[in-house]
Amino acid sequence: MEPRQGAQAIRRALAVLRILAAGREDGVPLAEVVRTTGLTRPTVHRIVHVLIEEGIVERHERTGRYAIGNQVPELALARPRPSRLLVAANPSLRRASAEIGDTLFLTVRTGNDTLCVDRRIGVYPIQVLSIEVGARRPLGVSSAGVAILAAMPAQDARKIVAANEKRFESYRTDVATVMGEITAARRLGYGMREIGLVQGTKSISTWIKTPDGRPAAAMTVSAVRTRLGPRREQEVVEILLREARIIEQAIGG
Amino acid sequence: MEPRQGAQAIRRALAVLRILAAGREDGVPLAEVVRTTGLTRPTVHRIVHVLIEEGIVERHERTGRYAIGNQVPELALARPRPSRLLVAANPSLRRASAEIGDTLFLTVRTGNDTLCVDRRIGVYPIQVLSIEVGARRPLGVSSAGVAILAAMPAQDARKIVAANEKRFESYRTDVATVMGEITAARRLGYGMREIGLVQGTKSISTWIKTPDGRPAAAMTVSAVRTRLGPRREQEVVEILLREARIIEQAIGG
DNA sequence: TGGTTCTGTCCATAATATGGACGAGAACGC
DNA sequence: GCGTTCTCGTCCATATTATGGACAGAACCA
Repeated sequence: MEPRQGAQAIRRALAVLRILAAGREDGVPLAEVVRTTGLTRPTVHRIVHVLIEEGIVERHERTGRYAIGNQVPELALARPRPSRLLVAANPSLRRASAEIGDTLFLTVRTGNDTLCVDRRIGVYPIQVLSIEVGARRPLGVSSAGVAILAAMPAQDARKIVAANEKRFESYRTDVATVMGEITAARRLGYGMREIGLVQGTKSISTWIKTPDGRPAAAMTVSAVRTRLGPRREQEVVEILLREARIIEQAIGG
Repeated sequence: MEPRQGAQAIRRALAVLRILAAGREDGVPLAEVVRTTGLTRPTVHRIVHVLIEEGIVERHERTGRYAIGNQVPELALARPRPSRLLVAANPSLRRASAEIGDTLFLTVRTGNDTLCVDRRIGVYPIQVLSIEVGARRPLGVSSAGVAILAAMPAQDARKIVAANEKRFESYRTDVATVMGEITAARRLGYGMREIGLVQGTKSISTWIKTPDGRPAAAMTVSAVRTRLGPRREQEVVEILLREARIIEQAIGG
């Protein structure tokens, strides 16, 4: 089904857009888009500037970086506002946040990326707030990404990891490391990162599957490492697994 | 500046997307996309199906219609949430809504369309709720569109109206009628439609300009016609004009 | 100065997107 | 049943379109 052809340019433009999306408000310099997409510079340059003319991309005056433009949220308004998943996960996130007290994230898979779609701040005075709603990362560099990859067929996971290879460098990881973490997550039943993306933090993620068995999202707890010793890790995992199953029920029915 | 070339396919794909956006959740049949874009059917078909593979477009199982897909709001998350305009307009909308009591809309221009970005329901028991946030129409068919067109240089307005010609049919209007309404709005200082898009309703719109003098948005009151006689029309217009100037100050500074 | 980065542009070329033509399926009338 | 009129989907020869190697400028650093 996949290889429908006759639209190379459109696919490339979308690839560029997804990279720009990862740069959020600040955007991304042209050279980085070139590096991560593997396209040539003239091609990326042309695509980006056409998208600017169309209002889909903006360029920051000061920095020269390219970012997702105004018209993307405008197009997004065509869809009904809160997604099924967000609605279904809402009570679970509230409950788990109250019980655990550390920051909770809800992350979905979109293509080869993870995308944070919800965040709940807990009551404990030290909170890990590095990830914001809208944050986008290559699948594999966060515990949420590892969890999602672990929940899909090994072959699919390997393909995605391979596709993200170029982008791993900037997160100081590589294909072998990520594949190891995925295997570990499969054995444990959840994703874990002793060294979070921020120094001194630790993250635990459970996956959430759609009725057809494919991972749709991950629920993550991030905290300073000292707060997540082996004992507490088990407690947190139990809560996350319980709520993940509840969310699966909610999106299934 | 405009005619940067080497990306026909990308521009076409975006044109298709904008038509699909006008279809909101329900989407649009292929034939209508063909008609309104002026592209050939094979081309539209190919574009739409590539966009489906990429997750940018979805197809409704039952109806076969095409609609904006999941990934568009996901890309939109890359931008900071509430726009400057929405923030700036918020107090004005609240004030005007309280004073007037009928439904208020905030509408922006996006390309050749109007897009409803905010709506406030008033206290009066009969409210005109035909337009929802996200609703998208060709510039010219609503009072908001007429107001925005009236506030821009005549030449630009004419170009946009001409570009929308094909789409006017489904709204039972035409280029000549719209141009007439624009002239009337210029004279009055605000946009007005005795016959709203819904039978028996009437709408009044004032334009909101950016510091550089170009219209950025319109503020609209819609009500059943009997509630907007000449006397009350003047009252409403005064409030709308006052708040429009306040919003202009807020986005200017 | 030369050595890095970065961004932008040209244009001959090949690969890509195009659209006319054909076909299938569904809904309607008779 | 059979024609008519819609819709959507696919093929493939064609030329239009997107491509990317090569060149160039700008900014920064040593």
